[in-house]
Amino acid sequence: MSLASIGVAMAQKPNSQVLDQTISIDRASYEPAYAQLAGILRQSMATGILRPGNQLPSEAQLCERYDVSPMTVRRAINLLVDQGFVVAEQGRGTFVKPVAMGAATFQLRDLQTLFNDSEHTTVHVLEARIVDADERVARKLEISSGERTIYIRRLLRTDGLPVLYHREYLIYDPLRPIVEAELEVTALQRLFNGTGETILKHGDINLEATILTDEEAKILQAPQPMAAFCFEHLFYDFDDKPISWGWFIGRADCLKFSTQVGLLMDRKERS
Amino acid sequence: MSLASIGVAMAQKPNSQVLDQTISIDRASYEPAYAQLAGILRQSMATGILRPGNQLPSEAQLCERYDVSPMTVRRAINLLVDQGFVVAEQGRGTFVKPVAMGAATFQLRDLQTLFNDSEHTTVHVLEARIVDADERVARKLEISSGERTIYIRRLLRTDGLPVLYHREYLIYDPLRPIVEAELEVTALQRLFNGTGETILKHGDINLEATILTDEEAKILQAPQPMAAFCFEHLFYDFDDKPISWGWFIGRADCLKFSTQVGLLMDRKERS
DNA sequence: CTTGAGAACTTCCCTATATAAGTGTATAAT
DNA sequence: ATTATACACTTATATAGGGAAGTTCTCAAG
Repeated sequence: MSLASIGVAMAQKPNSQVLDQTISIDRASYEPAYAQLAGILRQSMATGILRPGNQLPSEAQLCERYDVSPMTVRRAINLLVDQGFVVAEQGRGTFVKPVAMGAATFQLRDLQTLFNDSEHTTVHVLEARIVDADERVARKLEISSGERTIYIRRLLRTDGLPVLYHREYLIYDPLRPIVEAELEVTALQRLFNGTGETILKHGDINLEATILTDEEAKILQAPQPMAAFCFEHLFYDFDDKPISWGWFIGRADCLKFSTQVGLLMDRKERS
Repeated sequence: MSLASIGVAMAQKPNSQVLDQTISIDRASYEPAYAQLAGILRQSMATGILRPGNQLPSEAQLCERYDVSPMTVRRAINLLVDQGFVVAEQGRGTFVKPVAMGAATFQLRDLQTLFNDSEHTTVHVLEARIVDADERVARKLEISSGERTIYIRRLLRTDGLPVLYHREYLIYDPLRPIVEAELEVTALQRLFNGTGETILKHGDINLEATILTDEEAKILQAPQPMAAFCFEHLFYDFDDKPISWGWFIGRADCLKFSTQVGLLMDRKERS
């Protein structure tokens, strides 16, 4: 404990090595100055010149060293703060964050590629009919038990192989008759990448791990027993009324989520 | 198609309702002007005054309406861009993004709470010994087959109930003898929330769904068959050499990941 | 009537500078 | 010895203005 704190105290002193580097800002480059500076600082962290717990050179020091205005330094540091690499404390300094496994985030975007290349992906509607809501569905969609809902079952295939099984209950709206075309690819595509007109305001999504039921295994052509990912989703419109509740189910051996923590050097600059 | 594009075209005209509101920036407030402005714009989106596809008022308009400088408006909009609510296109305008399910991110942070309240959480080391690396381990840790590694098996309990089973292979470093205390709670705590001194630079994490093996089910006191989440992790030091490879396995009925897409009104302002 | 080039305009983007506010330390008074 | 104060140093916020990129309109040539 005491040893560790001494180590940190030593490391907290501003490291001037970053300033002694010969590289500087290329004013002719298309890459803005603040982005270049952020890159230099990230490079310093990646190479170990700046380590977790270390204090970055002060804004004034960076201004003088790289001959840019304080506002430019400010943006560069804000960028790193937003990206979660450093923390800035007013009156104290800016420090490099340690990597934490808890900071890992898994993006559903990985699945999105599946929907986008319509070359290999096809959507087949297995079933689409109007059903009366049972108590479970009614509670989720905040309607009365027995009211009409649209029940849809879809199967997504890539190169003919089934990958995702989708079941969904939709609010039945007499003013908005179901267009047959809506049931095909487009609806799911729009749901995922948000293209086109949308009436969704927000949604809740749960990720669970399950074992395929007999029906699911049969539809997904999977041997049993087979582990699976299940994405439960509940979407709301602009009046905060639920309009859709359903699940995506996919075989675990076809789906995998990867992520990285710490420093990625090919980060897109934006702020 | 043509109908939809007409609808979008109409909606794309700058919506002046945002400007006609009576509310304005409170200069006496502790909340900075840019954050207030960002809040006002988000509120407009949440209430439906600004809808997906709509164009925000131009920066100049916002300047005049709320009597702030261009740079302040700039920061507010940058904030919304970073948070993924709007997209800015140079020369065209800034537009409200539609909600996309693909934008959903699941945070491992939810697990972190488990490690933090040491009141109810205990870590028990089931096994810790030095083993020779087999080919699979050697390839992952980028060492020669047969080299020494530290193999650790841990069990995490909350309120006495087993929730996570952890297996890990560590590079054996003669210079860094294994302290018994390191094997207990602290090591995992630091791994997750990044407190204290760390030698980790970055790591890759995979999330998979599996079915518990006999051994795992027995240790986690789970009935069979039981679905489970599996987090495979591979960590690197500052020389980009692997130092640790392992898995966390947890019962699916004890773990669930939730997230939201679209507008959350209690967002922390920062930039 | 159609088409293409160019100017004018609107839009977001970037930098420079000044001022405020918080933190820690050294110093002086009690 | 303890407390209060002044100062140096940090990040945070705001203002002003110039520049770059895209869109739209105009107008002349084919």
